[in-house]
Amino acid sequence: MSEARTGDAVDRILEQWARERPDLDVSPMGVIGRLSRCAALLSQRMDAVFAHYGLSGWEFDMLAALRRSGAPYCLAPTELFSSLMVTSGTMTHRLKVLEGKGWITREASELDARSTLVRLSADGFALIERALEAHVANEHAILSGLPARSVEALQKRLAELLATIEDHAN
Amino acid sequence: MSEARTGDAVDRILEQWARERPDLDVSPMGVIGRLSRCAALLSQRMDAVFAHYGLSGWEFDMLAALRRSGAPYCLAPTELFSSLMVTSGTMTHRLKVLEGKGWITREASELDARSTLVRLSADGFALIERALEAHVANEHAILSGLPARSVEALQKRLAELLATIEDHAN
DNA sequence: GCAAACTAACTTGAATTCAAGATACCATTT
DNA sequence: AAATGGTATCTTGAATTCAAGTTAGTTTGC
Repeated sequence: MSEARTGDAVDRILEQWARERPDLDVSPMGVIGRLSRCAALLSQRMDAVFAHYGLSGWEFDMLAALRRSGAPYCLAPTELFSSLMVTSGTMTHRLKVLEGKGWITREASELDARSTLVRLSADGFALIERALEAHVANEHAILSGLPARSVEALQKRLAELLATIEDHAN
Repeated sequence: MSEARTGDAVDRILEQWARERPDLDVSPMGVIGRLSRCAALLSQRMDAVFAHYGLSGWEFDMLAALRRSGAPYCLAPTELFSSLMVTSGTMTHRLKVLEGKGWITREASELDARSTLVRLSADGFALIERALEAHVANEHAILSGLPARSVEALQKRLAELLATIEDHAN
C-alpha cells in the first residue's frame, strides 16, 4: 500500500499490471496512459483561463477557428465541425448557443443555397482577441516548467506519432 | 488554400496564427495541440477494440481498474472515481450500469458503513481478461508505426510533463 | 431533362458527464 | 455524550455530445 514513492499515477498502474499479469508487456500503457492523462490535465488548466473570459473550452475553440481563418472571419459549418473533430449535430447546437450570445451571426451562402456561412461578430472578435492572448500566455506558463529542449523533443515525437495515427483514422 | 502540402493539421493552424497574429508566439499551441489531437485519435482507435467486446471506453476503464487491483478485485467507489478522474455523480451512474450488466456486484463494507465495496463479478473478470489482451495488442500495434527509440523518448518527455502538471493540479 | 447519388445542415433521442446539494456516517474535541 | 467537522455516497438537473435519420439543394450519368 506504500511501495511506490517515486513515479506518477501511471507508474502505479504499470506496477499493478506487472503484478497481476506478468505475462503481458503493458509498456504501451505507459506512453498512451501518460498522454491521455496529460491531455486531461492540460484541458483543465486551459479551461480555467477560458472561464475567466466567460468562455467554455468549446466556445473558445469555435471563436478561435473563426478568428484564425482571417478576414472576413467566415466559415461554413462543415469546415468547422470537420476541423474541430465533432459531429454535425454537435455543431448545430454550438452555433445556436454562440448566436444566442451574440458572438457569431449567420447568413445564407450565395454560392450554395444549402450552405449558411458563420461569421464572427464584432463582439465575438473582441472577446477572442483578449482570450487568445491570455490563453497563449497560459500555455507558455504551463510549459515553462520544462527545459526548452524537452519541449522541443516532445514536439518532434508527438508530430511523429500524430503522423502515424492521422493516416489510419478513417 | 493550398499552401501546406507538408505538415499536419496542427501545422496548418500554426500557419494561420502566424499570418493573423504575427505578434504572438503561439509555439506552445504546437505541442499542446498535437498532444490533444493524439489523445483524441488514440481514444477513437482504442474504442474500436473495446466495442469488439461490447464495451465502451469507460466500461473498460472501470473493469480494468478493478482487475488490476488484484484479488479480491474489490474497491470503494471513492478509490475508483479519484483514480479515473471523474466525479462521484459520474461514478454512481457508472456503477448502476455495470451492476445492471452483471459485471460487478456491491456489498456493504464491514469497516465503514458509509462505504459500499464494488466487486468484479466472475463474468466481469472473464470479460476484462479477454478485452485486456486485445487492448494491449492494439496498443502495441498502434505504436509499432514508430521506431522503438522514438517511443522511449516520447515516454520520457511525457513523464516530465506529467510531473510538472500533476503537482499544480489542485 | 430527369433520376440517382451525393452533400450540407438540421432534428431527435439517448448517453455521458459534471456541479451542487443532500444524506448518512465517522472521528475528534469538548 | 454532544457537537463539530470531515468523509463517502448518492440525487438532481442541466450541459454536452453523438448516432441515426431527415430535409433540402447540388451534381452526375444517361
